[in-house]
Amino acid sequence: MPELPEVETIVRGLKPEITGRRLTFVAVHTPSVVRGDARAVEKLRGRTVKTISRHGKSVFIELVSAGSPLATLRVHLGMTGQLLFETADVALARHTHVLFRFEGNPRELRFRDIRRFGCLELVTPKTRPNLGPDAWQSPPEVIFETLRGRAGMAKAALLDQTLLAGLGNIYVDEALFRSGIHPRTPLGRLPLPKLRALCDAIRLVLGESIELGGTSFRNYVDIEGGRGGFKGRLRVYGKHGSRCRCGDIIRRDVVAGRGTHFCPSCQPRLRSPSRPSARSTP
DNA sequence: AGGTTGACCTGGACGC
DNA sequence: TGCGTCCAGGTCAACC
Repeated sequence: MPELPEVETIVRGLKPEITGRRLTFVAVHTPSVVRGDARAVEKLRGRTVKTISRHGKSVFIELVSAGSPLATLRVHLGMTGQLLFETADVALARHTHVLFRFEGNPRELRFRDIRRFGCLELVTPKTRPNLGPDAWQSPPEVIFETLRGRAGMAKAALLDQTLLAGLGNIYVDEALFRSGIHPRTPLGRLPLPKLRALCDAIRLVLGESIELGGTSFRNYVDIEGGRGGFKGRLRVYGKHGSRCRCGDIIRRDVVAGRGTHFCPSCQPRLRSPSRPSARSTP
């Protein structure tokens, strides 16, 4: 599942391949993967890639054309989306939905998505999705202030892209484990040092994963079809039933509607708010 | 308003 | 072998 580190890896791979190049060919084979008018995407032909960037799990490709306003193509990979560079003679893999060719680049860019949760979309500043600050590129202080005092369970809040953009199920579970926070803890009740530890853990897991080219749990591959190396560093995600380093057994519960992996010993529930004890000093 | 559930979609795992 | 069922989860909508 492409989350922030996987999308970052893809964007880093795409930058030298397409930046400054003119789009010579666009073919949408599956119009339903395009939000809005699929023909508008095909009409990008002739434009030149000015920039390619990432915000959260979204890829943004800005294309310019003399005398026309800037066009911004947003690509979201959903759960099984892939952006692959292949020479045109390589047979199209099943579930390949959109093709792009660029002047001076012998390979073509293919958008493939088995489950079609991903999408392409032309966006304007007004129709850009409402995303919170990027979980990797934002200064730690911004992330701290973003999460501070928020209502709702930690798991749900960290998955909320309008709050903080980029984390998905894998990295939320890993960051909560590394900071010793139970997924059901209300964010607003975290002691500030604990919240600080959570922010540090988010940076730690994202940085480590980006360095290793992301996590290939099921379908994720980079633009060359290569797999990410972070899977071996996972400590709780997908490890329910096996033993944590502390000796306890890692559990899997459904929290905020998602499979959630945690160690009950390393991530204890917060005690109920202290209230006067009936049995205190006589 | 926080929380849960279902829909979307397909492949893979599992049980009979 | 082959069929039915369930599960995975990013995001959105509908509901309690």
